[in-house]
Amino acid sequence: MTTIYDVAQAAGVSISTVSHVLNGTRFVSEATKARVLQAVEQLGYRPSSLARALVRQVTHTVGLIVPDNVNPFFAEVARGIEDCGLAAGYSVILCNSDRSLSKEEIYLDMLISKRVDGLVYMTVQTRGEMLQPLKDHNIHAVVFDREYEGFDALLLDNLGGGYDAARHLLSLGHRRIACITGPDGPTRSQDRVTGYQRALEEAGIVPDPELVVAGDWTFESGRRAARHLLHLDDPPTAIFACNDAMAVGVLSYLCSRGIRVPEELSVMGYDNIALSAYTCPPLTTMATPIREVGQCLCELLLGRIAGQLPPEPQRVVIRSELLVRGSTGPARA
Amino acid sequence: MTTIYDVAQAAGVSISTVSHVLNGTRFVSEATKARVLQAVEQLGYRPSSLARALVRQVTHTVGLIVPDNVNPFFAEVARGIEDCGLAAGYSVILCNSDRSLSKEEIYLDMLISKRVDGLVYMTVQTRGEMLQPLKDHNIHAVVFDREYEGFDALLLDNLGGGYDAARHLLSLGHRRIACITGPDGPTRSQDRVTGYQRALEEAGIVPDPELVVAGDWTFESGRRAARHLLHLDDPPTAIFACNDAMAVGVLSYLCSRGIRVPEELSVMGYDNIALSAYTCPPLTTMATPIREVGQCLCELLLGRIAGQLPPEPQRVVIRSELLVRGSTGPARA
DNA sequence: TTGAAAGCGCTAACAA
DNA sequence: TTGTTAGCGCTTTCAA
Repeated sequence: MTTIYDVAQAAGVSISTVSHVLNGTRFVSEATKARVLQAVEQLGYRPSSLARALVRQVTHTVGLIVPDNVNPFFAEVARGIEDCGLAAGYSVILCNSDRSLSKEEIYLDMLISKRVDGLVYMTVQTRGEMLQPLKDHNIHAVVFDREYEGFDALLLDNLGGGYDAARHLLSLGHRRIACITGPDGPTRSQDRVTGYQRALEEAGIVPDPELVVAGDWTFESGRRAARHLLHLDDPPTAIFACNDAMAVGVLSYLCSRGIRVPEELSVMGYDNIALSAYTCPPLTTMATPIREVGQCLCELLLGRIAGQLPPEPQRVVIRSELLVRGSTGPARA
Repeated sequence: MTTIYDVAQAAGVSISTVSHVLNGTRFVSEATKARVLQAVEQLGYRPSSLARALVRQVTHTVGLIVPDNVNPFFAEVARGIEDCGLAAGYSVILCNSDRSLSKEEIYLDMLISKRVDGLVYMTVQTRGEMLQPLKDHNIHAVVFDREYEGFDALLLDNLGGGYDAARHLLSLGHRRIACITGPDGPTRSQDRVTGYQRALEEAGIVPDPELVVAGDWTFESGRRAARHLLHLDDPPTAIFACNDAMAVGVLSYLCSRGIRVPEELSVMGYDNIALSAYTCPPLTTMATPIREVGQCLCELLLGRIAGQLPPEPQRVVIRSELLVRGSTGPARA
């Protein structure tokens, strides 16, 4: 392991000179600069970010806590964050919480110990106090789809999205519209359900609680929910899944039963993950600009870290818009 | 930011005592231990991994370079690695190379600077020399699906997999079997094509080069390839896509043209990503234990880091096995 | 135009 | 049973 001392010695200068040529932080004559650079090259020297971070108190590293990076939505967001981070010279530490409180705590501890400069927090934690230690170590955090006092947040317009989704189905003549939600709990995405209900009510339909069933965002849960819904005495003519993955599960179940979409049943999702353009039929969905969500999250965080943001916590809202593809159609007469 | 000094002061002991109670590295009387712990608690002290890493020369951090974490295959592998790493107290830095040489170099530099203890390298780089700097900084690396002199490797049995895939199609009576490959280049996954060709030849079929078309592992490329293949004068009766994502693209194209699977055309993929159980119809595929791939990669790396592996580079081979679902069927008479 | 030296927050001899 | 101190590899003031 070659250190700055080795380089200094090889170049016949002091370590401070080496440091300064490497960082361009004060004038160094061309001649010595050249010698230093050559020594660096020849020795294959790479400055230790560790040592640097210790003195500068910045690591150029951020943490990313997601429920599960396999979930296509989070995969795409993670990608957006990673890209944006790379461009700014940040690396990102990936953390999968599985929505488990204890895992979140472990990761939080780990990230604090590692002295990350900031953290994108995309998971479902009730108690905002859990983030307090971050403050104590002045680690900035931006929170996704949820609001914590004192933290920047990127919010989705779930209410509007759920509303628009239901309106679309309503406009096709559907009256019995089912909704597959996320797991119970204080998820803001429950707002999608609220939006859906509001649209129904406005259309003079009293929402049937039987038609609202909980999934857990996975393919499999969508599939199960579909099976359940279609065995109801009075089954729905349309299903709105609160994310695309569950909608794919619905499609999969319908396919296995030979039920034609959208002729016999309309299906729609939410998010517009890449996959949803390739299902059979292609999925009508509430399109969220997912990569931009990631980018925006990252920009918020980096802006905060750089001290370029106003002191008060920021609130950015991102809307989703209806994208009609082949999986929804007129209700059968 | 509270440091070990603050804790020592608050507890009325020296910093070495604090260090030792925190690390359990030498005997400390119950009384002082209690006082230290209390001070730690009260001050919300978290040791700096940075400082610790600087002296101990280990960061408990590993790098992961993948082409794209959105690709479901790599998403699942990443998950496997992350889980395994967490269990051992390691964090993982996520890097997306997009198979770009320059990005790989940037990441490699970054990871070396950050002094990761090791690195899982899952991307397509011709020149093994690029990994030389790792050696110089004695950073261990395990390489996926490729062999570099002096590095541990986890290999897939692509040859056998391609062979078995084609055999399956052959056994269903197909004679014109197309193959959608990855991008050109020295990918080991070209072996899947070789295996496929070998099976055809053994069945007395001379492989038609027109039937082998290159994709880039994405949904879209599968779709495009399918379109191309079906416009051939003598189109195939079966398509073997070298990964599931492309097979999904194929399915999507067929769906849009109203071509029934498997009645009119058989389709199979490779990998068995989670999604492939939920396509319409469910995808026949060469099932790879993807999570285990991730776990194995991680175990190899951590084993190497811990010095528990024999000095010579390890070679672990993982096989995929045929999983017949609904997307393949008898060739039409 | 450059060097010396203090210090970032820890660990781990070495002493007591 | 505990404390003192020398680093780990850097940045950055202060001096020259």
